[in-house]
Amino acid sequence: MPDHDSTTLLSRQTKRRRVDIGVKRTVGSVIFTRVRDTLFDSMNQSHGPDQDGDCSLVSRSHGGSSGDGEKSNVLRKLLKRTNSYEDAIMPFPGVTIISQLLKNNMGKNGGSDSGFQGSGALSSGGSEMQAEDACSNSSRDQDSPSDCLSPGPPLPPSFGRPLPPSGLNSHAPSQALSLSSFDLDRLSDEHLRAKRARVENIIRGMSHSPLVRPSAGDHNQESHRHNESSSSNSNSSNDHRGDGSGHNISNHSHIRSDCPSLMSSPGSRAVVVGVGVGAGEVYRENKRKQRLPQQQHSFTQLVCSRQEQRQEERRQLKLQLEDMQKQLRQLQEKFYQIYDSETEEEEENGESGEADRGGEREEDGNLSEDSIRSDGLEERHRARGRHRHDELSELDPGLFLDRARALLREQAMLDGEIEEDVDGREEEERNEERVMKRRGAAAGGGVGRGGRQLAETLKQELNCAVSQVVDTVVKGFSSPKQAISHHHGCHSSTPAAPSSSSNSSSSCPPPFGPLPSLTPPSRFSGGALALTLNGGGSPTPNYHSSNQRLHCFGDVIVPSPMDSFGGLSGRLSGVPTPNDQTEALPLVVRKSGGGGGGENLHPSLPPPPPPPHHPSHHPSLHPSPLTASLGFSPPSFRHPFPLPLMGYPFQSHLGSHGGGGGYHPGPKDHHRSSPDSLDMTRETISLRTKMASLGGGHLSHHHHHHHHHRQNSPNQHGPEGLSLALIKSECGDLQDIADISPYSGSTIQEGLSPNHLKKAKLMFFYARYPSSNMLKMFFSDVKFNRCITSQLIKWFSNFREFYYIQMEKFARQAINEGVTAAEDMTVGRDAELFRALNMHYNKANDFEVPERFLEVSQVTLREFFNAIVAGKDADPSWKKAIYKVICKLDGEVPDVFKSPNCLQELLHD
DNA sequence: CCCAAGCCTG
DNA sequence: CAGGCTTGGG
Repeated sequence: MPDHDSTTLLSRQTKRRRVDIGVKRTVGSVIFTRVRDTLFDSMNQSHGPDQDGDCSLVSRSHGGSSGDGEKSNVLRKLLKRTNSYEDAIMPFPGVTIISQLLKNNMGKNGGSDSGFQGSGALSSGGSEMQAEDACSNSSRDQDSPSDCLSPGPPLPPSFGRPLPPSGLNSHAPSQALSLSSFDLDRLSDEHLRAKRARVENIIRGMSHSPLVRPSAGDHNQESHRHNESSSSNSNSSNDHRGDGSGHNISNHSHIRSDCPSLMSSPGSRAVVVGVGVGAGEVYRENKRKQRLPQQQHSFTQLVCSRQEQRQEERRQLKLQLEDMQKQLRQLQEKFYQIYDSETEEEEENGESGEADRGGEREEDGNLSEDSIRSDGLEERHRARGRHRHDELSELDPGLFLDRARALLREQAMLDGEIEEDVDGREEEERNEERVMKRRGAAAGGGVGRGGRQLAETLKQELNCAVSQVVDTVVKGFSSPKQAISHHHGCHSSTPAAPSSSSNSSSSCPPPFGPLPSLTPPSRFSGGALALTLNGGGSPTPNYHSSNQRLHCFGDVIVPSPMDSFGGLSGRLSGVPTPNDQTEALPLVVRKSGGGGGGENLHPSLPPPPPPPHHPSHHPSLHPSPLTASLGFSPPSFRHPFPLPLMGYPFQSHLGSHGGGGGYHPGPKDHHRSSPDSLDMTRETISLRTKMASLGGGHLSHHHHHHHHHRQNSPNQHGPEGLSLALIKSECGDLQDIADISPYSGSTIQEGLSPNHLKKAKLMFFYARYPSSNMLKMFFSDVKFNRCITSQLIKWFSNFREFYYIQMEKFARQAINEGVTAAEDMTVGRDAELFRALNMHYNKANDFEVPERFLEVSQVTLREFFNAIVAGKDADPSWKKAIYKVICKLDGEVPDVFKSPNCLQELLHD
């Protein structure tokens, strides 16, 4: 009984006071933290040092648990991708590959990991949502954390069949192969076809197994997907069990793979398995494990065949890659050749810059040499590749593309069409760029006549080639639906995006998804942008794609105003529309006509500027929602993450990071199903996600150049913040919100920063009793939920508290000093009272306190004085009368405060 | 019952 | 400044 009582009480309290909730949760928080640490440790261990903190869930889970070993060594070598890369690729072939191609170089430069996460997240999106639901359900049934961890497969009904909706899931190897083969076809090579045929045969042979479908022949995505899922599963699980074993398993794994980000278990395979199974059927982990071996036995043959197939596929892929590389090289060489000739011309003409080019030229010379004889190109390429192994030898698709890109760009430069639109991609192709730039410079100077023509021709050729390649690849990877016919513009980047976005958006509710989302943009941005170059030159396409991808978590990452406001704010907290009178306007009696009372009482005081309290500004109108959205990722609950979490750095020019941290699995994500129960899984995952986001994922801030809204800097909050957020996430009935918008939690800023506090204090000079609507309007860069609202209200409550305390204090002091008439008291800027107040609300004294505030202060002081003199202070609630008076004196807060950047503006004035 | 305000405390 | 607790309005 006692327990029961306590529990009841607890819950009751929780319900009653959202504020209080935090406390209760605190206990849990510790636990969570521990868990988190543990998980992290395990994750780190499993993943190894090589992971640069980007913690892609995907990579972890795969890398750690699935030995990978044989998996795709070939592929890996071919692609020269990092471990994480490799791992990641499996789950989301389409996206991954493309991205790989596009940004392979990026990886070399270091930030590649994040990209995968992103893709993972994206792809996982759809399933995640389901998974989460399932998880919640399952969690109830089963206490075991593992169950929880695994976002159980949501689709009990569709158990045995592939989920069409989640189109994302295409699993790598097979699909990649098929795709690549496709490319090859297009690209030419007959021998490849032959190989492909073989593969197809194999696949057909395998088709016996329910899972395996003869997809190889047709390039139908769906069929591929199925195959992939099975194959990928087996790969990841390291045991090449036949897929035929069970639809169940395959499906599960499929799902799981889709949402690696969600549950990337720290690498324990058991966990992974559990995850996959966990959902619908409530299968037990153990059972599953047992089952696996059996399956293996029965399908040994199948497995073998599969392996063989895979190898074949790898070979094919390899061949394809080589092919593509060759082509690219050819183009490149042609290009070089042209330019070399041009350069020579220049030199001949006595152009300057010879010294610089000297080194370059040699290299170029080599290239051109090779290029001249296309026949021997392949050989030469290889040889050369070895020399410059870092790039070419590896058959790095990304490099390939990059080069092509560079070439194109150069071309564009020649034509004078190019600009520096390609942000952030510079790094990717440093080497190339250097050369290119020099060339470009040189060429630019001397080009002119014939060179122009050549350039034109070359440009066209390059464009076509590149576009073709890209298209092919993209096509292969993207689902058939999203017919990718971007041939024209060479906007190859776009194609991929839609697919992911559509998928993710449709069904993805990745509670934890948000994190991964961060990466995708970055990853794509790099590649996408680069490709875009020649097309229109404007990064826009890329951006869009990113947005689309992120769509799912869009709120979080994508700084699009629409998302921020319309999507989340609107729904969640209700945008401060004029009508939105959600909150109680307690003292704030905005009496419409009856200002009389107040005026009468204080004739001396100029009638408060008609308190147009409800400016009815829509946040959406807000100038820079983007900024706002980018900012914080702090937890929204007031208790836990008060100041510490808040990223001070409005101004931190984290530039690149700008969007990065932004996500949080907001509180809503969790506890919707199990508020009280410790949802280890979710918590953990969220934490991980958050961590990951913190560590690695950054948007590919294409924009960082232009938007310097440095309002918020997310990444400030350390893990602590995260944990806190998770813990306290409960905060009231956010569940509802969560249900509405799963990832919403991560939207705009989820927390109030010190700067917000400062702003609030300054606002206090104008309004002592701001309505919550007003607060919403003026803190439009914050995602308003109850907690935030409460916190803001609390802030003002505290401000008032201090204010009134001072008033009373000085009133009494005056009385003690013998003041007899309230009118004798005045409050000027030099008054003690004012200084005290200014000290608290405007400590730095960098803000000019409005005159109005002095007046109000004076009125307040006199009110207190009179009340005290009248002996009203005997009444316990004697102050309330004063409050009522004062609340009417609120003035209008300048619109400047509505800007997220108002602090800067205000303080600089 | 929910919510906001207010008071008190740390 | 935030948490806890209480009160009062809706």
